[in-house]
Amino acid sequence: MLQSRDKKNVTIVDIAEAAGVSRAAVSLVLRSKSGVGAETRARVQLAMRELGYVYNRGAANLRQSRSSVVGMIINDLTNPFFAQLAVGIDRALQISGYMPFMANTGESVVRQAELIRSMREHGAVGLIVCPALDTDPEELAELARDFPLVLAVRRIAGSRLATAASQNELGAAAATRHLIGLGHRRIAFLGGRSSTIIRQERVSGYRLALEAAEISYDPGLVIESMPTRLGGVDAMTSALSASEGATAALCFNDVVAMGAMIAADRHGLKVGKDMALVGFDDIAEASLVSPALTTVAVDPEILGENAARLLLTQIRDGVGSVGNYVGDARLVVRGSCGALAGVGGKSPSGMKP
Amino acid sequence: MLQSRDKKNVTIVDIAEAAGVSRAAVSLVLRSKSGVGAETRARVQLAMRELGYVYNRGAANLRQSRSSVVGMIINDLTNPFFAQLAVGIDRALQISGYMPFMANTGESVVRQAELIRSMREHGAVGLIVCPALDTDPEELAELARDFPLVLAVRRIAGSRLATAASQNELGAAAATRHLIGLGHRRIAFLGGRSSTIIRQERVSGYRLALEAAEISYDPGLVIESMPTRLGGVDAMTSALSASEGATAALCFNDVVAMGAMIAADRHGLKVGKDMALVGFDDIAEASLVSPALTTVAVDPEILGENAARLLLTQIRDGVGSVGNYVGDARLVVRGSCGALAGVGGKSPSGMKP
DNA sequence: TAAAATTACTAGATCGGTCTAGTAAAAATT
DNA sequence: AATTTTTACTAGACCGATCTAGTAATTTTA
Repeated sequence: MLQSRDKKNVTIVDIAEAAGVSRAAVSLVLRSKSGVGAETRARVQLAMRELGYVYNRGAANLRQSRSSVVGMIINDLTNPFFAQLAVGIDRALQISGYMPFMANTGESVVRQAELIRSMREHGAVGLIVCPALDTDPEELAELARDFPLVLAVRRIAGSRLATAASQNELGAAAATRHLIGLGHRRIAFLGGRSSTIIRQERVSGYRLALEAAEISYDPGLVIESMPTRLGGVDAMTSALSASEGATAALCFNDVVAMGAMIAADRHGLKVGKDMALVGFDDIAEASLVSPALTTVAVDPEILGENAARLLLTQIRDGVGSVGNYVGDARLVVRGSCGALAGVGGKSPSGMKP
Repeated sequence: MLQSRDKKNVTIVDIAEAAGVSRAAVSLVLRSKSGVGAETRARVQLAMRELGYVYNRGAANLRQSRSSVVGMIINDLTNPFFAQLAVGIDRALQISGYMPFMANTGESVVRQAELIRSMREHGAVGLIVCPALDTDPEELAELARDFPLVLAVRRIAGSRLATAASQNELGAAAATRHLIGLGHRRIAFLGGRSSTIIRQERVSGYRLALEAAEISYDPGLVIESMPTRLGGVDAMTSALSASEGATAALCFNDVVAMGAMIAADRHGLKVGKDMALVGFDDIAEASLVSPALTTVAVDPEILGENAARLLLTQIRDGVGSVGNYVGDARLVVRGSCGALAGVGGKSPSGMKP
């Protein structure tokens, strides 16, 4: 499992010896501090280059009991939305001088716990987590009591942890209103796990919009699934096999919507004509699928930036300061909802590269 | 930039004190080694829980001069192909008992150099790198002389570094032959950076197939761009504004192909009818776009597994053993090449969720 | 020209673990 | 019962940096 380096490492002692100075002097050169003459500095730097010296940050961190490492734990990097979010967080943390390390849980709570532990053991000073499904809220709340922790995208029940998320309820309501405006009365909500707050928020927005239009909320039209493409296939498949079919569906997110499109296609239904579909997230691929996906756009970059900002505040001012960020979510109308039916459900202008 | 923990950390000394034993005994409990009585062990574990002890892996690694951290440095996580690859590598390394830390360069060589340095400084025992564009081959070769390093997907000029890549030439040749078989004579090659070996291999396969069919290779039809969606838009745009238009195009990869589809659409061309398009990679989205993308499939999971395998070999047996892996690449025919024109360029059966 | 301040450096303690070499008591063997 | 082995435990060195407190030489100030 573990592997030791065969040759002894080159350390500060070797450099000191080669340059004919003390370890302390080498250390000063390493950190470009004053107190070493130009000539000595040059000799030390030469020795470092010649011996192939690699700074041991672990040793330095140990002595200083501090580090600049922060962790990012992402639930599903194969979902383009989370990949983009991760890149956004990464950039923001990097700009602030931190060293972000990323890891993927693949929605496994066991792996997630392992990763959180490991990141702390490696001296991370803070963590941004997109929690895996079925994450124990108490566990994270416990951790956050004395450790800088920020949730991204997915809120967690009960505890008031710092979170960067979106206007899920408003976004879902807007999407639903749009479908109602197009004349749909039997609108399904497809996909996502009902135990997650994020889905509860989206379903709530969906329900509010329905009831505002005096359409009764039918639990039979709200179908649970994994928040993945495959989950989308499943959800749409069971929606289509239900007795009284829906004519439209709001999907939990874009990858679910894409799965739903596959399933609809398999049933011979033309999305945008026989079935109106709306997604959530507006991933880059949304404008490329056919018909282009009407969706609720969320900016993952900005979400990431704000998650980073919340974390930095906690790191600097202590874990008492739990801020929050709610990013907005606005409807982007493309072909899949049928609104552009006149042009055949295809909207070249709606494409974004 | 840096932040120290305000309260003094709970260390092994605190646990030892609380449990009334020596540090060495606590260390034995931590590593579940024999030599401590059951009763003592329990007392130590209780103390750890009560004081909220966090193991300091940095300190342990320092003493042992070894670690189980390996780094993965990825050029572009927003490209679903690389995201999937990253997840594959991650899983394989994890199974082997290593702790993979991931980072994204966003195609910046500067950031890449920073990351490589930082990962080494943090004690990574090996690195898997998908090199950024314009990576200096000499720099990596130099590093690999005494450090376990594996390249994934993108080969590097000159040096013989351990690499896990695909049959780029064969794949591109098969795709080109397929287009020729459909009657195309003016076939463009769109996108990718000509300085990369991976593109040279794909262009070479393309060229070989053309010449085998006695179609002369026209450099004017080979268009360079960034290997991104936006690059695809650019490449297709300039291809279409060229004097003698192409009727078909092999794209450097799937995201380029998707960009090309956007550009074709903007020019009023129907992909699969007015213009045949083939991609490379077969990302999950390829079967969802419209028309579904004919592409050369590469399995990122298997590629990732093999990259991990190559790295582990080097870590265990030393950097002398530079293995290689070449994964196969097979053509998947869908609608975008026009082969299924009879059904309107749409191929429900070709979809994979 | 003597005293004070600055500069260039260093010895040795320290961070939080692990490891080696050892001790004392209990258990197993002769 | 005497000897060997095993078990349970510990003191102190050590990993590779940083930091504190100090010294000797040089420069500035009085």
